[in-house]
Amino acid sequence: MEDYNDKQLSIITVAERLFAEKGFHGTSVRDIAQEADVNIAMISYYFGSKDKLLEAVFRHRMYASRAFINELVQNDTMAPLEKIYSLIDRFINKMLNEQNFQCIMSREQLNKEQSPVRDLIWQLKGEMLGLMRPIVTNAQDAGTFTTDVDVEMLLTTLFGTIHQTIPAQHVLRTYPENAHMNDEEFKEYLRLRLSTHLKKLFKAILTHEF
Amino acid sequence: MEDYNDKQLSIITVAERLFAEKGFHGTSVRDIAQEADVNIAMISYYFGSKDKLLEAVFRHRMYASRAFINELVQNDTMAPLEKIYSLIDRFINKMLNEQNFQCIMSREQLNKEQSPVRDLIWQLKGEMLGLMRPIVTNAQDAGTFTTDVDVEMLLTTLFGTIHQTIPAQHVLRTYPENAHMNDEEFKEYLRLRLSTHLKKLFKAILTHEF
DNA sequence: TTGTTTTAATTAAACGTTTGTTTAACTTTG
DNA sequence: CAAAGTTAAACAAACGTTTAATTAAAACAA
Repeated sequence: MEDYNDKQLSIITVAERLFAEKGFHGTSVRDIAQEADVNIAMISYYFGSKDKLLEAVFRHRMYASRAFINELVQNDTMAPLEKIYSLIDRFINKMLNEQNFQCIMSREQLNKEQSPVRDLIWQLKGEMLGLMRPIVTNAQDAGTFTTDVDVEMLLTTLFGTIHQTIPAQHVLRTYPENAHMNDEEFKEYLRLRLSTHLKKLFKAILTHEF
Repeated sequence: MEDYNDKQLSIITVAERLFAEKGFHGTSVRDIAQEADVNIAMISYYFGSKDKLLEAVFRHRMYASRAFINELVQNDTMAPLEKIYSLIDRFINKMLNEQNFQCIMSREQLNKEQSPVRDLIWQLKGEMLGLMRPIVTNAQDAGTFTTDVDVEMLLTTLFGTIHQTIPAQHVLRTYPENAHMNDEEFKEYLRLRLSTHLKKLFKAILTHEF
């Protein structure tokens, strides 16, 4: 698994970008072939079909997501809130670094009919929850965090806020006060704003006594 | 404006559902015509094109959204936090009652190329922000709310959390602990869970001293 | 009311493209 | 020489849209 040659990787990369920009059905295999500079037939030859190509795009990023989960620091000297902060920053970085993939996820999770891709999405979300829940519950048992918090909804808030911010970028970019920034500065500005907001939010609800 | 006959309304309603379920490009005009029980040509006849039909679906719901904004209670005897609570509940109700439209919004806001529909979305979001900001800033001036809160991001969190919850329903529904509920009970359970979570979240960040 | 004319609604069929996929011939590689 | 890679061309199916013919409704004059 995961041993793609240059041409295959080029197809996957271009497909990811186009699927993100115009949606799966809004992108034709001819679009992909042209931008990846390969013959149309190569897509079927390497991936079997357009649907299988989408699956390949997914599984490609999924490996990175699995790695992300596994390399979680098990540093027990860290305070619970610091762990949460670290988790938030890692989520933000990951999502801002793979915006195209996150766009596809946002789209595909809306499909009502079951599909391999849809199953993969919710499987991944379940794994992310398994990452966050023990941190919270351990801190709750230790009396550091408040007990009446819905961890599943908290993760939904984390994902939702970041996923909403991704498409909002193009609007924020047009604000006159952001006009002076170049792409790198703007990305950093966005990262900081998201990070600050989410950390405040999580600190408030996790440590605020009602 | 907004004076559609039964057949036109039927087309709009069916189109809204199918666009939400399978996406704009994933839905053919033949699908829509068949489910709405009209001839294919009637879609072009009434709306001009498939794109214009999507616009019609949008403008149709947009009127309701504008009405939603305007009928905001200007009750000044309400405490700021109560106003926020009321706003949250109204957002949740609105979004759960027009899930198909919210699905389409989630999808269409991801499109990178500018379009009339995309413009309408961000225009609407701006208006929602104009609804929430004065409540917060007034309470900040009065010393009731903390001052270091990013209102724009807070609205992003509100939208994002609800928008993430909509597709999550199908997964939640399969949980064994939710199997006993009928559709109405489940919808109420969802509404309550969202409401409780978001109110706690907003109260914590708006009143918690750092 | 009547018959007539104009407008709107509705239809099946056809339009020209574009779609995803396959074929069969060809080139490169090992 | 065999296997893998690559290509232009062709494939049938589906796409959004239009056409031309027909029916229904509305408007109007007698």
